[in-house]
Amino acid sequence: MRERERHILDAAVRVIAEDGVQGLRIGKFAAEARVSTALIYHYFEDRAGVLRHALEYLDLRAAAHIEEAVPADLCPRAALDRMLLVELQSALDVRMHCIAWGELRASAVFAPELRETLRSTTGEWVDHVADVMREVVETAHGSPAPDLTGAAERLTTLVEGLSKRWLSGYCTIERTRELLSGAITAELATI
Amino acid sequence: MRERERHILDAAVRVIAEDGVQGLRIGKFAAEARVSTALIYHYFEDRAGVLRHALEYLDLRAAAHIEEAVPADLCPRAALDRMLLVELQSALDVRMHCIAWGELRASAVFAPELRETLRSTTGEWVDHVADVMREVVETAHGSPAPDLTGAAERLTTLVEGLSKRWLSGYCTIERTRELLSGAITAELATI
DNA sequence: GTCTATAGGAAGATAGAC
DNA sequence: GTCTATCTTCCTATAGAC
Repeated sequence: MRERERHILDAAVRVIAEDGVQGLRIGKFAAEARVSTALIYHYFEDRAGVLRHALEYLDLRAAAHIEEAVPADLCPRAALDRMLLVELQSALDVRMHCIAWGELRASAVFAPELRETLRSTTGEWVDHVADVMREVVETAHGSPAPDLTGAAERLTTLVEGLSKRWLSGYCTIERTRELLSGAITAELATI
Repeated sequence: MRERERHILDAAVRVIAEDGVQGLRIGKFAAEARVSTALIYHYFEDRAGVLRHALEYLDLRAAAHIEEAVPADLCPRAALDRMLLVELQSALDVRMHCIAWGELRASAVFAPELRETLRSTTGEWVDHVADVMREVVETAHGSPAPDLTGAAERLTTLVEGLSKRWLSGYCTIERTRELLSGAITAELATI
């Protein structure tokens, strides 16, 4: 991916974070990227192409984001907290990313063509969380853990739900993070 | 509310469930309600008015929905299950309601004017769930329960998150319900 | 209250010069 | 690759008759 393309896709993510996927207007997007609308159509075939590329770009950044936030030498319990809490931060770029991810999820309700991307990304995230949970449990108990997919699905789903409540003004970021921490503890306690 | 208005608002909910809040087109909405666009503007001032009324109507129906699903003589544990699982059903009208509610939540990220309605409805729902949880705990333990607001917030949030995953094709309705049941059990176990 | 017809404007997409 | 200018379509909202 060229520098220019990344610059344009960053603008797309900003506009989506401001107006939503359905609210993305090519004109506003082009202005945000400081290029003409014609150039947008030169890079991406049409409006759907813009969304497709923007959401794939988001996907790429999400993986990098998690790896960056979780150093390899962290103990499993701390790593679990980190990887789940990393999306729930008030910093502007994290917040933007979070809004855009929520929009991707919401769009897939009406746009089946997005579902496959979403399914694989979500699946990888769930598996990753389940792996770390297994490490936590086996480190603590010293015995093999049962299947943790369900617990990992609940926790990752809770992250998505909490992010929407936070972003829609229902609770503060501190409260949101506190609720998630409580859920992690509750899930681990029942294993 | 007159019969005619309810009929029109039902059409609005159907269209929102099909295309989303931002995807609602007055023309399609009018056609769905089998009236002219002019009549839409006669009943609701403008497009924003349509959304406002549709979402308030949704709100009204949600409360009725829960009361209907939870008979007064049900034991607290069963009532808790019912009131949380009631939105997660594949029946077409429930599914529609669920999509529209998700859209309301998602819209509030970009439309601050919707947040107050959303906040009060959510708050009432959380309080209701917390009350029933208290009954469950006090029936089982025989001693006063601690504050359960956090647990109720997590469970209701999980319902919202799970509904989005279900509706976006990530998991089946059976799996979704199973995950929620698991979470209810986990939350109760840690009290 | 309800309709038909349409004004007026926004937005997606393209043509063609540089 | 990048722009300006514009075409066309679609959509909100209104005018005015019944």
